[in-house]
Amino acid sequence: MARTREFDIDRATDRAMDLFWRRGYAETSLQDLLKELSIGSGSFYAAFGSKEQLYLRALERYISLQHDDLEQALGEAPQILPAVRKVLAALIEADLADPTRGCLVVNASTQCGELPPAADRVTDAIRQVESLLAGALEQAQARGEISPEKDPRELARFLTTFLQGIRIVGRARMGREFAQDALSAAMRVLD
Amino acid sequence: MARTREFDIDRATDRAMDLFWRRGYAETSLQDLLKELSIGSGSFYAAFGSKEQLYLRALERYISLQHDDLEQALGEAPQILPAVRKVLAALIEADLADPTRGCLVVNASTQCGELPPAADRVTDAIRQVESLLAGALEQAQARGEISPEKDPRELARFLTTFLQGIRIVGRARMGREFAQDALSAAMRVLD
DNA sequence: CAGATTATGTATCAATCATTCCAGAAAGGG
DNA sequence: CCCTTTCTGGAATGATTGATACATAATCTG
Repeated sequence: MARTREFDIDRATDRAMDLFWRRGYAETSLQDLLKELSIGSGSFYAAFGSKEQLYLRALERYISLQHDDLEQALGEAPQILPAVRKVLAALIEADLADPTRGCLVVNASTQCGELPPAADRVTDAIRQVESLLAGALEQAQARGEISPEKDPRELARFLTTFLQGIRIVGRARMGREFAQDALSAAMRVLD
Repeated sequence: MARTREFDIDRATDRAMDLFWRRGYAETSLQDLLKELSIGSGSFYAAFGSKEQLYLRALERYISLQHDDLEQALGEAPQILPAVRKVLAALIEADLADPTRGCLVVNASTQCGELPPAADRVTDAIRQVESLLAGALEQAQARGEISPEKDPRELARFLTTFLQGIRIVGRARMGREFAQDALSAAMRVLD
């Protein structure tokens, strides 16, 4: 029928995600993308439509990965408190390992004022995090791990907000001690 | 001696700060700045040197204003807990009033990967917030408003991190209820 | 193998980017 | 009033932006 594509779109999307993640939307030029993906502009526009559309696709991919990670971390754990602490501690370590990345969703929230669909997607992604946490906290409360007087949704909203803060101080290179102190204090809200 | 400048540099810096704040560094073009400041490019480069230098100057200005506001809010208040709550509640309202702004420091932390001096300034500004909070909390602890078992620095780091999170969820348009729930939960760390 | 169809890469596009240049205008000192 | 100095604003600057045109190459169907 026709010539077959010489590169894998999903793999290319992942590489583009990584580049947008590190460099930001505006600072990533089309030439940067073409070099990173090792394709020509013809192939690029045939496959992705535009830089904007690829960014949205990469954001989608990131949100999906992040969602799965969180779902698994909360689902597998026998107890909610250690699980939440572990998730946040892992984010702290990730930011320490590479402060140039941070969180693509957080980055998008401040980088995409002129890109409405990205802003909408960010709002939705944060709501997803809230929802996952609220569900896990509710189950934990039913198991007696959390005081029945607490409101799981309120706690989830708190943790979601704190999580965003962790990504910012991580990107701002405040250091491990700073972030871990903040985390230790934050965990006290849950007991 | 020579011709006098027809515009006020400080006033122009404030207007530029506002523009960078709303639109971000990359999305604010020189033409945008020239129009906003109502000056020609000759005057611009004579007064500010470059777009990058003006951005750093605007960032400096923002940090200074933010620092003074926080210092005053914490200094004037008779009690630390209502003061902290008030500061955070005011940020929530500010983000609701104009979600396109957020916090210039937070924005800079994700928008200026290629601008090292800005990144350094961001780190320092967050340390300043930590320091102001830690000082106020220590004094409050001496006055008996906070349990002597608590570590003021840890609390300050927690609040600083949470504060960054508030700015993110504010920019992400999560809504008043969401942010206020998060705040209510966060305040429990302090008692 | 012929033909239809799609991918590929190069050349090119107009638009915009930050910056520089420069001729003229304003202002104070002599 | 003249001279020096600085400011002003618009016209270039070359570089880079995202995107397109197009000729060629590859692949599958028949």
